[in-house]
Amino acid sequence: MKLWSQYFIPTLKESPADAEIASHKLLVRAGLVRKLGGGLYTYLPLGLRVIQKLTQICREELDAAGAIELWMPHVHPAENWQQGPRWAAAREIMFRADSAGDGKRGPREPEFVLGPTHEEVITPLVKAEITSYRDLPKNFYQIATKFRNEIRPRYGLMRAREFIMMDAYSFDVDDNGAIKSYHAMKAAYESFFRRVGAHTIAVEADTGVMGGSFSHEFMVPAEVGDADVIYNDESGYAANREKATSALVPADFVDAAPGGALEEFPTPGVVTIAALEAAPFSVPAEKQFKTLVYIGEGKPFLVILRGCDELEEAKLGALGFAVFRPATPDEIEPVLGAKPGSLGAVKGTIKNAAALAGVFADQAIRLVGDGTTGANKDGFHLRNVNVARDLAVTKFGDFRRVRPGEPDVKSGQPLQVRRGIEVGHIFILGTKYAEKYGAAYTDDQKQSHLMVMGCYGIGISRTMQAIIEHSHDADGILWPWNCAPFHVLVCVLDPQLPEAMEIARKLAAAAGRAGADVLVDDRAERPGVKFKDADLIGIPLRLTIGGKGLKEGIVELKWRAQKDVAKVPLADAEARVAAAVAEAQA
RNA sequence: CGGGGUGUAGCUUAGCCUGGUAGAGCGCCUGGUUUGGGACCAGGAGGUCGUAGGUUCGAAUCCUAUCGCCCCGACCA
Repeated sequence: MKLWSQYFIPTLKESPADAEIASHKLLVRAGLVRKLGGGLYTYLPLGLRVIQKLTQICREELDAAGAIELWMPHVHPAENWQQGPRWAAAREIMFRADSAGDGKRGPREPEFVLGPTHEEVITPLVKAEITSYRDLPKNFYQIATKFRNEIRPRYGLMRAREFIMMDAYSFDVDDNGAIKSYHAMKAAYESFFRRVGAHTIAVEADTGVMGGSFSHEFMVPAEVGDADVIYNDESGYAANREKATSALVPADFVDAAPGGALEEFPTPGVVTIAALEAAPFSVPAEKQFKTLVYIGEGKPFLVILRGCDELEEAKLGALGFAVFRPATPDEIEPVLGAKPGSLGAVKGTIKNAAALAGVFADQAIRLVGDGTTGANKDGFHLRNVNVARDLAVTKFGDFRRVRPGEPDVKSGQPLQVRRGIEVGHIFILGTKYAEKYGAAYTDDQKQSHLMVMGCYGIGISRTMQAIIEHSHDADGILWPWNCAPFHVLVCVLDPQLPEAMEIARKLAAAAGRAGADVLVDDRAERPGVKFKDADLIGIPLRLTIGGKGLKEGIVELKWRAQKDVAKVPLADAEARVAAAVAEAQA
């Protein structure tokens, strides 16, 4: 039991100017957090209590799933990362953790970095400590602070530079073992999110090395989410926009036969899809090819899409380049022979085809049949470009961004889109890290094999905010019972009356015995202030004890989420409170 | 990092365009009246106007630079 007057809950009437969304405003107004700097927050006592509830439930679920808790350093030798597969890609978002020095030394490679995640630490550990199949599988986790120098911290805890995350890493003898570990974690996640009252949906995400459906993100639907979920309720299909596909090209689709010979025609000044759509050319975007040039690990490659489609850049990850970026016009011209706006991938028109690392085409271009594309000659395009006959495609794939309304791959029903907050992610990593760090084991035939890894994350602090985002009203937060900072608020309107405080203590004790965490508002404030604060901080069950009620011999019992107030005779109050707590816990 | 904003008391802000004594509300302190949904009266404390240069007789206000913060884009739990 805590007395409000002796605790620390700095509530605010007004929202801070830098808070944009409801959950961010409420985090600050309800006295859960305070900002230190961009993306850096102090967890005040109330906020910390919520975090502790979440971590405890998370721990229970993971332990039940067979995962083992440990604790790793957050200052990592940069060397660990330099040995790993993603130093080049990850260093941008990593904090360096060297001596602050005197600022006089010039730039140099960092000696230490702050951990944004821990594959680079856990894998060498497991390599050193586990060498036999007898010691596998293992799944290690920690619940700890993570550091990412976010390019743009945003929305309070939603995207912070320092945040609290559960991260787990599974090690198995083979793919089947990894899949088993994966499903155990998926079940643990579902149980965790259900228990804490976060209504998540599991959506398919980028699967990386394994393919299939071995990556899921857990999303809390919310307008302010920063990820798009493409879904169809009937078929149950749900995928991150970066991953989502549609049945745009029927499985039995047969490419059209060439309709005519290639023909070059002048298009002075035409450098956009839209300009080619307009008169006098009047080529619909669906009949155009869009040719994009990227640089992957130093080498240029082409991506071809329909003129009407957008590239989903994340899908280029499937091509296997560690780092890639759009090419600049200066880089494009020497390779293709023209400036952007007149580019194409037709055989024989590419100035220096040998320089290309590949020509990757979205499968939807097959629908185009005979289309129009740049001639790799400024001011000229080609028509009657037939995919099969004229394009030198290295590999077809799925590179376009899905649009709502397209047919679902499962049911053919139209896809829909909604926004969500990503609060968890599970992923089978394969042997990518095991290979780099030499994490191998010996099987019962004395053969050595690489371990197959999985990694799993839950954004604990983000989950706290996501819960607020979908569980609040105009007056404040509505905490789900299991993650509420306190379960019961005993609101004493006349704390100067010894009788009132005595009853408050009695009821608080009764609630406590029933298993509730109790906060007693004993402040010498006016009732209005107390009620407003009570609604703001959102404790699920409120008991009100006031001079008026005491004269009638009653106390009031009110659920934060409901309007009605129950008047309970003093004699029954302890039993009623205990029953209410028991009911809420069930 | 690109684009757009913004910085005035613990919080929310007016004043800036058109240079001339820094204002309000909330919160805080004192006293009084109040007391079931953010009370009222009286008094009070609290501000290098983000920072550094510049223009000017004079700068919160105009100019330059710089830093912080917020929003839009690429990244992620």
